[in-house]
Amino acid sequence: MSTLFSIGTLSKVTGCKVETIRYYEKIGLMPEPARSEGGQRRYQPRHRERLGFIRHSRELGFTLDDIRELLALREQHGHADAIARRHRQAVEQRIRALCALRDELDRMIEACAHGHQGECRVIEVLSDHNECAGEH
Amino acid sequence: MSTLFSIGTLSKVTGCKVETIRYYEKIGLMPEPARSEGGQRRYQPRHRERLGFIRHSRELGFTLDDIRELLALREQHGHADAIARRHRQAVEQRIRALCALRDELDRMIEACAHGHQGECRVIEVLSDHNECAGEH
DNA sequence: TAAAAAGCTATAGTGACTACAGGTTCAAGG
DNA sequence: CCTTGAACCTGTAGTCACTATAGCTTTTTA
Repeated sequence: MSTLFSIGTLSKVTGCKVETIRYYEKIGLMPEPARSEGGQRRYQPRHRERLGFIRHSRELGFTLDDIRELLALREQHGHADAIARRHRQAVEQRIRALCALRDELDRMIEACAHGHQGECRVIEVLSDHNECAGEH
Repeated sequence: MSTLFSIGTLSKVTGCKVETIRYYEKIGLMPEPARSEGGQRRYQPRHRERLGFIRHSRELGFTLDDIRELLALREQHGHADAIARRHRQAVEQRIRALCALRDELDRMIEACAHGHQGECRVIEVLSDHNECAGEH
């Protein structure tokens, strides 16, 4: 027996900070584990698994609310592709916005480089919204 | 005289919410404007300009701390391209991360679509980090 | 002049943690 | 067995950039 491990060990094996694990417990994302006689948390492999799932989902950019849903679906062997698709949509949009932003920053930096006698036009561009090409 | 305008008007012309304007004042990003006899804020064109600058910078993804720096540079006619370059770098990185994420979501969704008899593999993929191609 | 709209302050909430203070428990070395 | 230091505990406050609410007062409009 005794496959039990401490919060520090769980932290190491999952790469999730100790404080974050306690936070997940507080908000009900992780179940309350058993405690040692002295009151310290003692985890089982199932906790490791669940936290791995949460962490991986977070890496993929799902919100904690999404993850709550995903965890519920997991328990009921439900279909999660709707959530994944919705999330994919959001990610795509964010990429497009960031690309537009990058292009505008490039234009700013370019304008600076070609300013005569080392003048920097970044400030000017920021001051005048009309100088932007973007759709924001 | 009296080019003075209320916070609501400033909000309309800049597209920045009233609460946000008051917030910017509280954190020292916007100067305290004059007040009417009854104590309401009365703004001048220079406030409009400054808030426009802040708003445009925010749209480009600069943090409020960046903007504080940019505003200081503007006052001293300094060169802001270093900040812009640094920010561009960060944006580029974020784009790359999101593209990797999008690709992985695609793989997940694909795996779901081709699961036999409508099985959804999204949950499985989320459960098992080894199934990921990404470098995260 | 009265009612509606806009403004005021102060405080709390958001998401997803992170950091701290001040104490307790555990594991390893002597 | 005992001591020491690392790890753990709870509870609270801070982060970023706002947003929302409550309960007022002032200004504008009909």
